[in-house]
Amino acid sequence: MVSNSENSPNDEDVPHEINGLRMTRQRREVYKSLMENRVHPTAHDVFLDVKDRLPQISLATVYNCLEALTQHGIIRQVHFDRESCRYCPNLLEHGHFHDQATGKIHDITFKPGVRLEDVLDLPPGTTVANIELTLRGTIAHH
Amino acid sequence: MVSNSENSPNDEDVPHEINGLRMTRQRREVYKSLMENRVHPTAHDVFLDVKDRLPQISLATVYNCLEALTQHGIIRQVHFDRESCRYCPNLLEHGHFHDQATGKIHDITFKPGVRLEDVLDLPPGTTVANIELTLRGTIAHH
DNA sequence: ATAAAAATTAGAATTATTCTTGTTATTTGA
DNA sequence: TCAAATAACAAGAATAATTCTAATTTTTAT
Repeated sequence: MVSNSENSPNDEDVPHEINGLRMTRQRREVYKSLMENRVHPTAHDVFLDVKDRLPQISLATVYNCLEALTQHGIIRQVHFDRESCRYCPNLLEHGHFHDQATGKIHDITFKPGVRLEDVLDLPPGTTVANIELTLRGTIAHH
Repeated sequence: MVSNSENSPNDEDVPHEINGLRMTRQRREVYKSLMENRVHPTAHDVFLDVKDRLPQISLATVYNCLEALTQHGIIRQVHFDRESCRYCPNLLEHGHFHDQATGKIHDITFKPGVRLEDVLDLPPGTTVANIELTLRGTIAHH
């Protein structure tokens, strides 16, 4: 069993707590993995990556960490149809474009000054907790 | 085994072919179910509904029909996180609002004159094949 | 009418995710 | 500081939506 006891000094680049969520060794590595490879990985992708540093981590723990980070508003889930969930540490309001040719996912921002809720016809009294905007298509390279 | 042979006259309210897709008895009933109960049902919901009229229909067939209708641009899929796929016969550009209090799903339109692609900062050369906009939240009733 | 193609059915298989149980780590407070 | 309580973790089983397979039925084309 691998030591999970004291945080080592070089973990100091992620604080001990974010948004009230205790940053354990596993959560820290999961979060760092997302921050460092901004490729919208699946839970399994994160699992494989983090395993290099915490060889004993389980996939269930990666799911737990991703869920905890999501619940505390530290990261976001991204969905394309019913494919595996992907995760994104970019908290700014944005959408995602799935390039059908390359499989890559790009963050899509709004034109300056545009807020999505301003262009939608929402029923009166609506409080929006969460927005997800996903597009699919291709990008022509001249 | 139930007769699947000749279409009866009262099936005439849906044409024999839509967008190049042959309207078989099963596809017709699946499509009619979606058109008549615009509640964004899951495949299983549709299965239960259509079963009243075609008692021998299988869930796999409902999935096949929904997929065929989707591929031919006759209906659309709607996704909320990784919940069961839902289906929508409204082909106008619109989003979906999931009311977390009631569980109901409402179509969300854009304010007049707004086209989603106009307010997004898309990379040059982008061709968008498909857009999905899903929101979650609550609606306050005064 | 017959052969070929397409659609359907039932049930098995797949797969992402969640759950359960036992263990380990961390926090609390005497 | 130490013991109890709480939280997090690991491993593998369970779940559930969807897809696949193989056999049958229906439709189309000849």
